[in-house]
Amino acid sequence: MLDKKLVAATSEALILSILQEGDSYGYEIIQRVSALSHGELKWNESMLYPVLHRLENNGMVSSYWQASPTGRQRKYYSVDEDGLAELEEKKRQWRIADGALGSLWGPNDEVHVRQAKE
Amino acid sequence: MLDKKLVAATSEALILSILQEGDSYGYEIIQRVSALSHGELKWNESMLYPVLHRLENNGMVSSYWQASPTGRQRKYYSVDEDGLAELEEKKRQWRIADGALGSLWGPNDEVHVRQAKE
DNA sequence: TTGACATACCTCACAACGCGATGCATCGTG
DNA sequence: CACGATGCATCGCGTTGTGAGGTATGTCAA
Repeated sequence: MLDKKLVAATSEALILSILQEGDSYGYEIIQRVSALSHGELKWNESMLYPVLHRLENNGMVSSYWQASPTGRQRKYYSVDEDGLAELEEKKRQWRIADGALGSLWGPNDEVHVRQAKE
Repeated sequence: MLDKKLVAATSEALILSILQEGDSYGYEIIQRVSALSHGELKWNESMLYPVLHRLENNGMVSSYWQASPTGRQRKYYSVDEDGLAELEEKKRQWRIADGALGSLWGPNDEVHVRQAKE
């Protein structure tokens, strides 16, 4: 399992990225994340739903109910414009953090070298 | 400024990595982090010291007082064996998270190819 | 029919943690 | 002497993951 804090730091970015590929709903997102991390990230509903609601309250995503082929009701989410902007900002921040760690870890062979200044 | 959650997720790994390069003390660590992130991470003492104390209580690092050339007392920290093991674990987790995000963001070859921001 | 299990949504209570505010002390410099 | 830089530390607030709990519907085999 991943550390709690790392989960917190990646949850919104993961959700927004997944929704960017197409609308989805809670249960599916959980499984998608599990697959993406090769089973290392096991999200549970009690962390996902609050995040989803928070994103919605902040205008990052919108939701709508729609029935699945089996008849079950699902609450689908889609990214809004603000959500996409937020995602870009999160990507930027992730790269900064990754760069800082990378410069301490790797023998920075061609990878993290770029002095991305401008 | 980086998001609070991302700060939380990287603080211990950054500290352990910095200490791995040589013993250091609070004030210096804060500046080192700022430099590593090109000024994007502005840690303050009220987040660093609790983390340092936590790491010490958990047996990850040890501390000792030593006077600086100017005479001021400094509390130096050094990594313990458990701290190094913990660092390795944190590296592993970071790579998993980075891998998951990477597979959603970029073509995962070339590592984060900085696709020219148009 | 019954029971187990996957699917699908949600909330509450608790603990952990960043961080602004605050405090104390020393050193160098003008 | 005043002031900023250095150097350590704690308190209280708000945010957040998460175990535990709740509700409801679909499939499938016994």
